[in-house]
Amino acid sequence: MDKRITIYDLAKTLGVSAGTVSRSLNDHPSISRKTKERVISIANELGYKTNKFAVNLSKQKSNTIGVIVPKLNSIFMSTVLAGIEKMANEAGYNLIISQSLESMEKEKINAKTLYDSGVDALLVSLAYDTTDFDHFAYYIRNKIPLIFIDRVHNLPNCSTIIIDNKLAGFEATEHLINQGCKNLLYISGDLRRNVYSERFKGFKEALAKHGLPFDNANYLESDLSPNSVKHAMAHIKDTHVPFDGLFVANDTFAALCLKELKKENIKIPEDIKVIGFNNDPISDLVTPTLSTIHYPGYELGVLAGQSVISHLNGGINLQPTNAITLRHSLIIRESTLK
Amino acid sequence: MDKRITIYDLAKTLGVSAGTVSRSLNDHPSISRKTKERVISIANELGYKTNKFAVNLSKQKSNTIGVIVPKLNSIFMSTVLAGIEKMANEAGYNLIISQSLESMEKEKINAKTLYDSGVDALLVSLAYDTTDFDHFAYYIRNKIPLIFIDRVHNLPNCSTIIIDNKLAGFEATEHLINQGCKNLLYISGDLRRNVYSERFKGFKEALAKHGLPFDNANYLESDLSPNSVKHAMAHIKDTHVPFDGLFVANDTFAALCLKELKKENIKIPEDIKVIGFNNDPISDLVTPTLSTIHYPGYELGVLAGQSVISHLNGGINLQPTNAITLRHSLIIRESTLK
DNA sequence: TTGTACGCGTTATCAC
DNA sequence: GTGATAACGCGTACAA
Repeated sequence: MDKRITIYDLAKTLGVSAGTVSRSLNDHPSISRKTKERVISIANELGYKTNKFAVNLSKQKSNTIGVIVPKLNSIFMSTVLAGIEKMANEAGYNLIISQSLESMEKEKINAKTLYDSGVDALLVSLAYDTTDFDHFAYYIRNKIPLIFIDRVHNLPNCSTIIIDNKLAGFEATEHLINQGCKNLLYISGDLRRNVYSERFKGFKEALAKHGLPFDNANYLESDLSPNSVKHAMAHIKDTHVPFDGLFVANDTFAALCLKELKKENIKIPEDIKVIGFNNDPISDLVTPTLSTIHYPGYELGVLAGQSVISHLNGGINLQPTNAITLRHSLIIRESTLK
Repeated sequence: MDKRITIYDLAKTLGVSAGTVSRSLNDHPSISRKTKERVISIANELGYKTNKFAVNLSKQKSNTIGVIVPKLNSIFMSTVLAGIEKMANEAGYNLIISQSLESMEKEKINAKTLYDSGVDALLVSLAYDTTDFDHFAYYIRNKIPLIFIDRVHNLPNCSTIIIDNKLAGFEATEHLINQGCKNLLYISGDLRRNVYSERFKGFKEALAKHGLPFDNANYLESDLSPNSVKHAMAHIKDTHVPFDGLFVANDTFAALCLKELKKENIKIPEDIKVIGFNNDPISDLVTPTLSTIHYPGYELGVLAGQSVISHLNGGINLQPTNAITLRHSLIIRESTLK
């Protein structure tokens, strides 16, 4: 390993003090242009590299942003991350990414680890089963920016970045109704998560608006994993009044359902119309193509990145940007044709 | 912000020296059990948190592993990352993830940034157009473990973790031939990347073995982005001898081709049989379901994680594990039925 | 078994 | 403009 060059080495070879070197390197106004040039030139010559560890210790800042997501291996989440990374990278921040694997326990551990490792800010999309939020208390108490994205929770002084899930759910449902559906099923994720509960509210509102009845059979909670498809199928076949419309909380699960329904010789959209959520690439590749709600994941990530960086570089607009809502849109494809 | 508790605070309240506190906290053998217990108890009481910045500076280690991937928003890559994260997290390492966006320039910048921020090791999957490797020289020179995954390059003292792409390409091709195909097209990514060039070798070997001719028309290079599908279609339609078999370098692009082919009223598998690569979830959801090569992304990530950690915790088996090859498998679905 | 004292590399606060 | 000198908080030889 090459011996590492420090500002002291530079100072010695230049015959100045370490302080002068440090200030020169940081372009401090109180240093003459001439000295700066000498320092920088010799620094390059000797291959000086600033030691981040020392800077971090001195400033008590790490220049890193922590991120906790439920799962890395989801196309939606990784798209969000791509947006965050782009912004963070451009602003000179590193991203420390960890996954809760949909478990509150792991989320707690991750939150603590990231806190301990000194992240300057934290972005979180909540796990499936998170019910208490004490693990974020450190952050709030120590004024470390904490921003929730997609799967959010309202905590004092924390921003949230989302879409209007209730409205989106309403629009998806109303679209099914407009296409002639009368007995709808909403296949949901865990209602403790805003994204699913809000969509559910929209679902019920649309039914109410159009005078359609709602009872428990019209709602099915699922973990939306591939293994749960058969459970959903059982529910669909068990009903006395056949469903003619399905609103599924994400495209991946909707695509799985599509496949099973076809296997059962149920025609889509003739027998049952189906709409998903997210506008994952898959929604346009299955047969029939899947109607869905476009959820701008990349833009969400970009905004989250921008937001956290603006908090960091100035501490401004912490209050005004308390909640950012992105625009979604209904995408109509074959699976809900009349 | 709460005033931060340091080992000096603990030392003062306990009436011992800071050194003793430090050693107690680190379970140093030379400290009496009694003292340790006292220290730990008061540490918890006062809410002591070790300052990672100081530890890092002192040890010149960051406890982080850097990762550079071409793109975050790919289901394959994010699956690999999920595996890496799992292992790193269990071993107490943080992951700093950045994306090259398929650009060597960005890859260089990322490599430097991660080096400067003091990662203890680096995992890399190469960008599309990376042709020189000087940006990894720091790592090698300073003996920072450097491991290539999936899209690899042979550098001295660097491990690689891959599958046998040549054999996989051979098997995919031979499968098409066994199903009766006589005029095959390999739709490839950039041949500078091992994964695509190796598969190409396998493709040609299979043709040779079965006495099928190969000329340039049997090969098409593409960037495998959605926009390039029409280009691929043009190539397919432009041929004088119609293709009856397609080997596509990844499932996503294969699925896009499938869709376009169907749009052109070309029957799959009757007119053209298609096989993809990776076994992305999508391959089992399109119609017809897509034959493919199973590429164990998650296991790849897990192995990469384990490998890097074993390098870090011991520096052992750096030589023996110079190249790890994972097992792949052929998955036969509807798109290549006879 | 414990204390002392210095190193880690940089930034910041005084002086001059 | 520049130079000392003290943080920053922890680990660790060396001493005791």
